[in-house]
Amino acid sequence: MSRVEGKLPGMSLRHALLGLLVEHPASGYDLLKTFSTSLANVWPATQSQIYGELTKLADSGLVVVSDQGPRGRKEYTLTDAGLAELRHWLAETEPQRSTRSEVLLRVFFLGVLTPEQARGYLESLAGHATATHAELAALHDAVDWDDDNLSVYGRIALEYGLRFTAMQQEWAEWARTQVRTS
Amino acid sequence: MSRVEGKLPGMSLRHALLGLLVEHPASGYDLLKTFSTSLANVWPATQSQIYGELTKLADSGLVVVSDQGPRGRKEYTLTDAGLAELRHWLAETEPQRSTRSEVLLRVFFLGVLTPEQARGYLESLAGHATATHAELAALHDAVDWDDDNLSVYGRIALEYGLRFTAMQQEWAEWARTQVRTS
DNA sequence: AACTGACATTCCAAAACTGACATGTCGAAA
DNA sequence: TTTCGACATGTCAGTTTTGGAATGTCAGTT
Repeated sequence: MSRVEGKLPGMSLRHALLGLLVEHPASGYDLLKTFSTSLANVWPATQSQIYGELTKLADSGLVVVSDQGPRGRKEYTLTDAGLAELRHWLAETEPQRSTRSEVLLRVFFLGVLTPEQARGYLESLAGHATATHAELAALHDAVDWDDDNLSVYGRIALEYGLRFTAMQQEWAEWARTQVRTS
Repeated sequence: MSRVEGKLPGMSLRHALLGLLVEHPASGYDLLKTFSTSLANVWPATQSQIYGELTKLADSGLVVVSDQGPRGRKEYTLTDAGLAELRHWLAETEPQRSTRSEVLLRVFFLGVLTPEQARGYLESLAGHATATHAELAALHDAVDWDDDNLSVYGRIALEYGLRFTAMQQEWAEWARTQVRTS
């Protein structure tokens, strides 16, 4: 009788950290900055979460403190066990596909507002989507993409953002026309 | 000096329940079914969460138990205070725009897998998107849409799902071509 | 020499969420 | 009449997530 491994949900932060450490060792502070920039729109994480998870990761041997720097800085390096765990997560576990969208949830209830207010909400959505799209486009132009792994998959992820925000903007503008005037 | 109202994050479940009760009174069991069907892809919630929140909502006077049915069934009705709170949330608070996507997070780290595995992941993503799109399209055809609020905004939300899954499928197929062979 | 801002970590309270477990009722079919 | 599935709610321990407080170091400027 095989013992099925219990499904641990929400292990994503853990694996995000392992994934970032694949490229090169980094401190909690370094990782925090990565989370607040490139991963901000994919998997936001706070400082307390990151430092806490790093400690757990070190306890379970998936990373090690490979160096100590100036201000109590601890540099973490991925171990073989950590890389194996990351591969296992990517190749052998199913992603959580459902995401919650507060933006969309609100749409369901727009009927309790006046049509003016509802259109205002949808317009503001379109505006935010346009702005985000522009930011991503600027980022796309600023980065010089070569063909290493980081570049290939970074570009793929960015393209997702571009397509997503474009879709959102078009949808919000269409939706606005569906709300009857006054 | 104006005292800024503290930002209360994650009040969404609360407002989702209020929103559903706008249409007609319902029991926890009824709401649970709604969450596992029409809201499943927008704001998933578990039974314990729903019953717990309903009790809190009743305690704070945003809903009342308007009827008791057969099996201890309690029917909740929205109060004026509840409707006011819902309108406040919709019209005067900013939605949390960032969502986390485990699917996209994994894309960032696909470089640690073989190109075959990476392409497999993207193919599976495209397949899921296609399947979900078909489900939503079937749902769209099955419902008869009149022009009340529920229909207008329900259709808008469904259209979002349709566009989103279409975009995801196209993106995943494009992404697959970007991963170099072997 | 004092100041400032970026660097860097630890700890904590509270809220939200998950995944059970526990309990029981009612209607219909076998 | 027993059984079964749908109805219906309550509770709880454990984990995740949030948001912030507390603490301190180092480098460069004033």
